[in-house]
Amino acid sequence: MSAKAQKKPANSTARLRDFRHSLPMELLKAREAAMARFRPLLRKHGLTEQQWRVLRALSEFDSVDASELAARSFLLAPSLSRILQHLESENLIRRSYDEADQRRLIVKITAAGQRLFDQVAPESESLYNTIESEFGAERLESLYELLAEFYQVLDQNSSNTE
Amino acid sequence: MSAKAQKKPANSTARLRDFRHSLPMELLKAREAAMARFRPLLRKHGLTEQQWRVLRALSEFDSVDASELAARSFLLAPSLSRILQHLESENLIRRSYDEADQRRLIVKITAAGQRLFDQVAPESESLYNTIESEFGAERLESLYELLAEFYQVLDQNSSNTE
DNA sequence: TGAATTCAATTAACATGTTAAGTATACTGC
DNA sequence: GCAGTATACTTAACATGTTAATTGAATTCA
Repeated sequence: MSAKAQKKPANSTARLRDFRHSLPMELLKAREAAMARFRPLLRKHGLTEQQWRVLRALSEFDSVDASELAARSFLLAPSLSRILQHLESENLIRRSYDEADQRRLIVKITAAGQRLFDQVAPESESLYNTIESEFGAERLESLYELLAEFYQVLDQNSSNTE
Repeated sequence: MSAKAQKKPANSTARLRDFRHSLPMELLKAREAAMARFRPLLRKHGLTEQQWRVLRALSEFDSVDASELAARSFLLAPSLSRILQHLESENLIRRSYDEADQRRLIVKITAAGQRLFDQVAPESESLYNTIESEFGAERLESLYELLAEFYQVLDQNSSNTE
């Protein structure tokens, strides 16, 4: 008999709800299933998921400051700081400081960055459409709604927790 | 006028669907909203989210091999490898090799690890119940179902992609 | 049985996540 | 106008995510 997992007797420990119902992990699994579809494409173009989020946010604007960019790409400041340095070293973006407020970092996408974006975007869109047709547009829409409601509810009630 | 984000004219670039509909990011945001509730508790006990996932998986079993543990805690092998070294250095788990197959790593939770788990679990459960009551049990159940369906659909169709 | 292959886990290298500390600029009130 | 504070970003330190390479053990099969 081989060394497979051996279940404990149920009374030996305080039990949690079924491990299936770990919400953060279920969200993680769903996210990973989706990312597994996109990662090969991004990788092919030498981009990480986060770098792509930044380019995508930048492609919509002529000029954004770092705080705004962090919010839009849902990255923490330290991560964004490193990513921007990297992207600038590859000439995909340009950094400068706001004349009126030298604390603020202004970020712009370069022509090369825009070209890369224009190249990746349609392929990304295509993968997205595949997912949508596999899972079903209605169910996907329901999922979006539930997710949005979920983090709105949780964010709202967490400001006054401390 | 200050340097806020300046929207580009819409025809200057290939447009993606609205950035709101970036599925991986929406999943990430929901997950982050949930984790923000649990992280302070785990941190108070000196645990990361991933370390907690491992302890939680181990608390259900007398003995698991590393591959099984990786699947249950949804961690990649390299991450798990580092985490197990860390947890063993803190005497929360014990590692050994399977006699019948020396390649396999057998992992067991220690008494101290079990005590820590028993201490954190009820508090974690309590936070979970708070989330459930804020968001609503039915909506939460719907979310679980959609998430499960989502990654099942995507995982199934991705095996035969290459 | 022994070379080739497969398998399980680790190590390596680089990128990001997370929290805390640091740095420089801007603001505030006196 | 200057001390104190707040703001925006960066650095630092450590843990994990991700892919590739490596190591050692088991298996296959000629």
